[in-house]
Amino acid sequence: MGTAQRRAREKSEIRRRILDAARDIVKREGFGALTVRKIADAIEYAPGTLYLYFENRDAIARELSFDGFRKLLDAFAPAMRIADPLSRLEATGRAYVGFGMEHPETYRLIFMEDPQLTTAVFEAAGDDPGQRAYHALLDPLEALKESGRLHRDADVQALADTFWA
Amino acid sequence: MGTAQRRAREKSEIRRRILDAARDIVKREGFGALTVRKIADAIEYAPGTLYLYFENRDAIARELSFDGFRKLLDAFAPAMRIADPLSRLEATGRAYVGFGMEHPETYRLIFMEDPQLTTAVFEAAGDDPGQRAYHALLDPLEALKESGRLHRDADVQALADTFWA
DNA sequence: ACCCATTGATGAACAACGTTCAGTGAATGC
DNA sequence: GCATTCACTGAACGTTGTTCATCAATGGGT
Repeated sequence: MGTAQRRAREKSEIRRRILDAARDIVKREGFGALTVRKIADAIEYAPGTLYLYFENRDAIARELSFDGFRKLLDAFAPAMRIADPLSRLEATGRAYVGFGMEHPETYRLIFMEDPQLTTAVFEAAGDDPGQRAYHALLDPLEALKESGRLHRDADVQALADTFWA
Repeated sequence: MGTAQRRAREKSEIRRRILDAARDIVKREGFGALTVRKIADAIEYAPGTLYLYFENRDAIARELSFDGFRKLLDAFAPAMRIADPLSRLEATGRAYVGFGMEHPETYRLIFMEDPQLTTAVFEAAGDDPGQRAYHALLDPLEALKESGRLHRDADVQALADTFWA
């Protein structure tokens, strides 16, 4: 009876442990040091076992990045409910900076360690968390532009990067 | 006598062939497929030989990226001589787009294939070509902002990314 | 209570990678 | 003509991601 449920619980439990171990490694040694064998070591499993839970190494990295974006999106949530575009932008920017201050490791994880994924966000189709977080910043700027309050040639993504740089 | 000069000439000739072969591979198969062995194959040398001309694989990739940025900077040059910030910005943006249209392979090479280097540009110290190209876009926007013609919260790097996305 | 099928985990093996280095053979300078 | 320098080789090392035959245990069906 309950065995199927227990199995499912164990399965996702191990997935979680894999991701936790992977996150640890990335935070400590950077994305480049994220190795299948190193993760396996950390959770005391054989390397091959990870492939029962993830398609490949990239799938793990992607999941890690998505988790980070989800966190970022959560941080944006309150700001995004503001109606006025200008205030919304300011609040979002503030949330952005705040997030960077409060979770520096996650911040690094998302934006500095795996550029492949960061740029993938800008091209990605669909509604992954990265895409949504990106639009959280983009959207109010475009609203401002359309309402004529921003110069027509003004650029939209720069705020984020200026803050961040 | 002249043998030393001939040697130097041959040496840089081979460097050039390595970079050409590398560029070909990146354009055809992407940065991920840029392999020391593949370059060596293309120029019909042994893998180890490349290490007589470059410190390592990354040095080759970096050089490739720098070359691309140099090209981009050349494309910016005329626009950057314009005094008025607004016109300068517009011309620079136009040059940027034009560059993307005219040299799509180089464009991809710089901005889409090796995100590691692309983001490195934003942090890099010193005056490498990438840094300078970046400032070519940033500078007029900041000038605009300071002169009060752009909204105080307006963002600076977004133009580039909007174009490019 | 037994058996067998399903399942999770293993770890050896493979191909490809970057990088190193003892050796080779030809060109160079005396 | 000889010794030395030089570019080059290619085998080798360690590490990577990934696969797969094998094993052990677990859990239902009889």
